[in-house]
Amino acid sequence: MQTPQPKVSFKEQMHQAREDAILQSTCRLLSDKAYDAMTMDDVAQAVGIAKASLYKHFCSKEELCCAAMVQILGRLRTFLDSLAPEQPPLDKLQALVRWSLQRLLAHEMPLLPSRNSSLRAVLMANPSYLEGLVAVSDQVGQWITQAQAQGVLDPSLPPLVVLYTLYARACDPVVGFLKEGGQHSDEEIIALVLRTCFQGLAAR
Amino acid sequence: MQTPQPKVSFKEQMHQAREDAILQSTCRLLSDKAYDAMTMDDVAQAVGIAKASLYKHFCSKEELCCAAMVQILGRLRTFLDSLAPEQPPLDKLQALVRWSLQRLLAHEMPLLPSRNSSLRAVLMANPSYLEGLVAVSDQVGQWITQAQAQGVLDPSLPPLVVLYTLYARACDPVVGFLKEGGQHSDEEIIALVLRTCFQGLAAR
DNA sequence: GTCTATATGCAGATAGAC
DNA sequence: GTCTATCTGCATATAGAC
Repeated sequence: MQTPQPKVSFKEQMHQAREDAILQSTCRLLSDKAYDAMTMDDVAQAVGIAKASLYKHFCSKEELCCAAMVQILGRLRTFLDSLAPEQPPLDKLQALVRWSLQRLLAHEMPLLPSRNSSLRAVLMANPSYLEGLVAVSDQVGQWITQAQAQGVLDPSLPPLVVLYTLYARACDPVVGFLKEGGQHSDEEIIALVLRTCFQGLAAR
Repeated sequence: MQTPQPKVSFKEQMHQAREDAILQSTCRLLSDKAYDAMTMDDVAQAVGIAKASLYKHFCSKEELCCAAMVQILGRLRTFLDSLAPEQPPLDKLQALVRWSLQRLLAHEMPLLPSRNSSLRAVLMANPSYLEGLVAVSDQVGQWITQAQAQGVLDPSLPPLVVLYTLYARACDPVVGFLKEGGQHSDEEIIALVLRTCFQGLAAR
């Protein structure tokens, strides 16, 4: 008898699966429209449940979107942890941006909160999100200083500037522009954006 | 008697001045919050007039915001036209980004419509805005190909990628992040963002 | 053209049956 | 927990006096 609470566990699993579906739909919607423009009706319709049911899982729109962003952040941390320790730090930084761009192209990640997003204020007031953000920033910050010490990343740039730049490029709107143009494959777009980010526009 | 219609002209001037004030307030507000989050009440309060008066000048929120963006675009074109013809094209491109970043820091320019902004759809349906955007893009496109021909701008990058990247950097959220940090002056921030844009993050 | 007051519609959130 | 139906508030836009 190795199933002490089979029924409870099953229900919990269903519950969790439903919540994951809600979060996934939320992420998709947030990647297409701004936080203010996304409605709870949109989410309910995308998931295929009634709006009231949504509120049984998440007590407010703010909480729902925070949870979605926290989930994304968790996936990012999992990815960062999966990188081989012996990999050069610069490669890890590029892998970080590449991962984000892939999510962006797959419509799995909201274009992140720049200053004029009301979602940003909500997130910055959310302890779970902040905690995750700090953890990622610490990790990435280490790689930045290591890459600078190796001389492969411009050592004259303040690490914080590099960090912010990486975050900004991780949701670079150029990706969307190029995708709309339809001239390039997803992989080409990622390669181009990575190149402009790390090599710059000027000739070398 | 060189004043044929003095009274009409004066009234027109007042009218124009009032509209300019409205547009300026709109730009300021749009630089702080997203299109969807900005309300006509915000604008009315910022200008110091009643909301109904606003609708005497602009018949809808969409039209108002379009007019604000068209105004910005006009100023950009004026600036671009003012650049000395003998200036190297790469310098002109940098001047373009610098000008935008200055506006951004002065809260005079909305963080531009990336894909997830509902304002973007509105703008793309507006002939005046599109016309201005095409004119600027043609001008900038010429400079890009010239700079590539001179070998100072990476010739292996598709010109459209460079163009989109310049547009994206012109409202780089990194500016806001660094400004919030309070560690750098406005000029330092501009210099840093320009450097990451043209020189990249990797060491040279 | 400017105002106060109001109409209209929509979105966040809730009530209550099942 | 899920649903339908509803409450509430707010934002766009308008009416109508001055």
